[in-house]
Amino acid sequence: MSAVKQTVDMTTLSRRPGRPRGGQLDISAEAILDAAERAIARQGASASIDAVAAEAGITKPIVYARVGSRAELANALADRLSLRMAEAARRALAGRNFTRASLRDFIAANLETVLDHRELFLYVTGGSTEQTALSRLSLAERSTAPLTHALERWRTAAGRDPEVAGSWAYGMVGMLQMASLWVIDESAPPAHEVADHLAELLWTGLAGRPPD
Amino acid sequence: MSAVKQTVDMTTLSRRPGRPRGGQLDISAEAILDAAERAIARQGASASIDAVAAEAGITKPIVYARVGSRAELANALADRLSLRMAEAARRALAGRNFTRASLRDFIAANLETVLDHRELFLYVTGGSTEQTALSRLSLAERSTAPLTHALERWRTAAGRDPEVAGSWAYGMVGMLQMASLWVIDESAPPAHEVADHLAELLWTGLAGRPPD
DNA sequence: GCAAAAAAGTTACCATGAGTAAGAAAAGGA
DNA sequence: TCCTTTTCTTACTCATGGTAACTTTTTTGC
Repeated sequence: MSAVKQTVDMTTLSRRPGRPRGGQLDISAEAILDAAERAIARQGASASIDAVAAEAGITKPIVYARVGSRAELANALADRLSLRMAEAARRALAGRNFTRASLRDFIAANLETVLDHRELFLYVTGGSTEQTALSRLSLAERSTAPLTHALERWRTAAGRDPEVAGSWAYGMVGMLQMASLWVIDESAPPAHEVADHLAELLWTGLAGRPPD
Repeated sequence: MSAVKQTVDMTTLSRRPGRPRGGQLDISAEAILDAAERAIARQGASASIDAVAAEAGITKPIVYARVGSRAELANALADRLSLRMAEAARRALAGRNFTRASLRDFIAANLETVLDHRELFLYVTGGSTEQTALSRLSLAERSTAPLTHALERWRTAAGRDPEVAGSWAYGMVGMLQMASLWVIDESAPPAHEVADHLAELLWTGLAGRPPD
């Protein structure tokens, strides 16, 4: 080890290891999630943790320190995605009554949001084997929880049994996820058509009579 | 195809490498899939290819030669699982008309089948990131394809637009998959209740009127 | 003021698992 | 008999999630 201080300036490109000057790195968990979204959008759903770290300009252990394991990263990204979906749905429904048309627009808003975040959706819904079950379910729960409550209120107000709300919420979210996958894969009709079909199914049901 | 076959020689537990005595190993792709199911049932959805090979009494490259990559293995297992689900559904519906009660039993039969093959379902639906999209979709297609045709016939017979069949099939399969995940996770009500709720949703729809 | 402790990074590593290349023994044909 | 082909096993490579070890700066106690 040289006793003489190094005069070469390595500041910008590659510092030697050690605590950074000026205290803590100014990179928050949110900034890492931003970087993760960019990395996933560019490299696809198979982007690695290293790729995320590189995109954020840091290294892997920092990702673990700030965000956690890969599953927790996917979880945090799922939060963001479902927030965006809820926001899009809110915009689509703003101030309207709950009708078949608004149900169709709710579904369409969800499908469009997924189309806008193709790879992110695949990253978030496509965990890796073992803990995927809980992971996929916890993603779903971000949507089912509020939906369950809404359905419970709606059923109660209509004087009907609210017990069905949970099953309906999980069922509808599963329906939306599969439809998203289908639409993303480009083997499906345009999103707005799929939305219209599903709205018919959910609104009037299989046994529904023609709308006259 | 060799004329001479032998059963797996379990006597020599650790043979040196080389061509086995007596021609080709008598282990078919089907036998490997059987072993894969056993390994997955025992070790869970995270069972490795090595574990599958060990369960079959062979080694990894044979799995690749007979069945293919992990994705193809999952695909073949998905075939088996959807066959079993279709069979259970057929038994539940045998000779009955299409009513809300038979729809409920159809859903229940599917949920019960998944419950009977918990880890296999997770293995098959939980691919790993990248090609998961196509994988999950191709699993779904095993169910959606016949369902689409059935719905098309049904709608046509009822004098209604059959265009909705594709969307409805994907939607219903997605609904079933998510409900299965929920039921598997044991945070859901009993399967028969969930089946009844979903049947109500699908049969009469959100806007459905009380059954008097 | 200054040495020791704490903090906060990076590098280098480990473990696992998918997929493949290389090598060994038996079978078959000249 | 000997060379070629077949068909396996062993042994490897490579990618990736996750962690340990090490290095530098800051902070704190005396």
